[in-house]
Amino acid sequence: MVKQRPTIADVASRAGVSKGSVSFALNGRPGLAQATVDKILAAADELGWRPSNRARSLSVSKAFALGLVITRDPAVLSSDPFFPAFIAGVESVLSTRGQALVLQVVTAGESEADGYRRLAQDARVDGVFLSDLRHDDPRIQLLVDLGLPAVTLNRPDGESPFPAVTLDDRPGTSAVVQHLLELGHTRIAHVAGPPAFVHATARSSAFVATLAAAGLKPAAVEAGDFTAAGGIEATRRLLALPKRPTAIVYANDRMAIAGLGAAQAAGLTVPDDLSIAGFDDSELAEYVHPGLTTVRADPFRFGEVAAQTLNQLVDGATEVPDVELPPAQLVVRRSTGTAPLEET
Amino acid sequence: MVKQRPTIADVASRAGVSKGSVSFALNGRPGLAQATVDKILAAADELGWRPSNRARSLSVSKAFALGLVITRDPAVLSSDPFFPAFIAGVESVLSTRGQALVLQVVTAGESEADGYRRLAQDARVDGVFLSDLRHDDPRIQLLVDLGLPAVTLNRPDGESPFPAVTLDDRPGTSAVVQHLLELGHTRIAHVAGPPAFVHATARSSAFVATLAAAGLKPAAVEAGDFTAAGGIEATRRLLALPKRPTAIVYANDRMAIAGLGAAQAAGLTVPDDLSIAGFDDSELAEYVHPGLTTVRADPFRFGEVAAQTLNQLVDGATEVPDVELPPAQLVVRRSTGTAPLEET
DNA sequence: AGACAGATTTAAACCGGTTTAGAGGTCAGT
DNA sequence: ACTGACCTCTAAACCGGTTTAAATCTGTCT
Repeated sequence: MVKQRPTIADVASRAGVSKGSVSFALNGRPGLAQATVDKILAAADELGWRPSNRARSLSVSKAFALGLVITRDPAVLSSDPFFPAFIAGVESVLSTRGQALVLQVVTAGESEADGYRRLAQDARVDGVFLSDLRHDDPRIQLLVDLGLPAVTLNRPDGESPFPAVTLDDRPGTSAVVQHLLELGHTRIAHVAGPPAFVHATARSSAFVATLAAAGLKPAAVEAGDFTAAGGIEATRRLLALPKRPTAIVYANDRMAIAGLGAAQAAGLTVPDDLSIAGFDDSELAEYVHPGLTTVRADPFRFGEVAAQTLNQLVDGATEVPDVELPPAQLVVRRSTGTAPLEET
Repeated sequence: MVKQRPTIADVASRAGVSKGSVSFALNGRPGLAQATVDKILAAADELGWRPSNRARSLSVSKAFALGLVITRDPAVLSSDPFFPAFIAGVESVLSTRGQALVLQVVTAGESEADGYRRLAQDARVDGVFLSDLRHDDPRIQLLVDLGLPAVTLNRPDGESPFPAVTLDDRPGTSAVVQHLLELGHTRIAHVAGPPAFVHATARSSAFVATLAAAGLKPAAVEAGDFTAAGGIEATRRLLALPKRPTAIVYANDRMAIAGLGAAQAAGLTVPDDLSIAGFDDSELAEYVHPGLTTVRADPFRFGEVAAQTLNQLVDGATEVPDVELPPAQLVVRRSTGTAPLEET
């Protein structure tokens, strides 16, 4: 006994008007007498009518959904604190507009481009979020070719026809370095993210620049990969240096927490022997021992703004301005302390 | 210059047949001459024709999508290692069938039921995954009322018309306890998840039962909430007991890692003074110091199987059997060690 | 040659909305 | 009373597929 949902035809016959009039009334189009509109709305209400997404999708050629492609590969997804909060922010906008969020997870075997192609070919979505932006990101051209509107998270370095929602990673990174300088550190190392990522190089160049402004050079810059395993390895290499750094700035919390473990496993005390800072302020950052000094952005807000921006585009706006979010804030905890005395 | 995708009518005229024949050929229906089928398929191929999801959705009344509702509230989402991998597993099945995964994130203001209602009313999906199953879960009746097929992750305790995909949490928990018993521990405490959740009570009852089988009683059972903050609090309470436990078994890794931090902050050495074990084997478990002894399940596989099972239902199967996944395996690392000598 | 069964194929309705062209009605101006 | 302008509303086409009823084409049998 499936309960049939009322269609627009049911509403029409109940209100004693034509289908077309009902459609006009429900969409608030002008050209109908107010009395008729009221009558139709009342009828729709009594019947509990809800528009059929499927029918609307077909006739107006819109999906009423936005898409997000995520690569699963290097467990990137698996404990990234960014996406869940970002997605929640996106949803907070979509749910008020009756839109849905379609997720495409690209598995190991295929290229990320396939994810976008699938979304485009199946016409599942009206636009997509372009996350984890890379330098000379080929996905931009791909999306242009596919005719799929997009919003980039961060600003691409090449030409891009899409609006960008950006959060400047540099002030946060600078604040961390500044904080360490004030604690007296001079041998500060960095564990960066993969240089292919825009946000990774933004962080590492801010790291270098801030040190340079203080007349210092990095003790070392190791390329990490944002994963805990990579963080461990990079940390081991840094700790094996002839002149061990007294502080390490990581490009994200996962690497930092793993690095913290590696340092402790090597017999070092944090922060007495080594100061450690992360980036993201993920949930565990506050609760590991010692609490991790890090930088806090607002991924939920990022999601909200990205969704709003993408929707402007989807709604047909021609010139959608970029949006700059407030930069991430330094959160000082116990993992950073005054520089140890030189042993020399 | 938007490139128009070819429609079934284009294919029909190119092949010199009617729309209906094309539809038959493309769906492999019998009743067409083989030569005609070949001709049509060739024409479709040359035109690069792809079916329109929207049109198909409307005419066959299916969404070709499955739904997942997630509550964002207690940061549950934010660093849960289960969902990302689970979702990846689901996607690995959906992508081969041209289905999409629609995510509904329920934000703080509304009830979880609203998420399912939205999916049902908008007819966005053909079925949903019911995760984080609770005792006497009201969502089961809701989904029955909404007429939305579902698969439950874990077996509900009441009557349920839906197939269940289960992963028995008890062997893993028992293995942890057994491991601690073999190390000589006798005062073992447990930090449980919220008792409303089926998997939380499964773990805590297995904990109690395994101890009982060895003639022991729990040193204490604290109710946690699966979050790091909750893990910290529960740990502090346990450490303040007159007879401090020598080992703590946590219902998930997040609480365990937070508890590890709390123990270290309290000046204890793990595992010399206190053994700690988690559940999930999340990415960081391996890399904190000391590495966390925990229990590893396979959420990716869980996702695959759940998607397959739900699809059987969606495809119209009447009797879909439950599926039992292989239980989680103990992973021994450094956070568990021999019980400290009694000080008395 | 005509009848008939069986195999192919087509035309048209249908899914539930949106949109356009035009029909019908009202009213003021002449 | 006639005309044109304006307002309100309807009929029908359309989006791109699926599906059903019926038409057409074979070939066989009498």
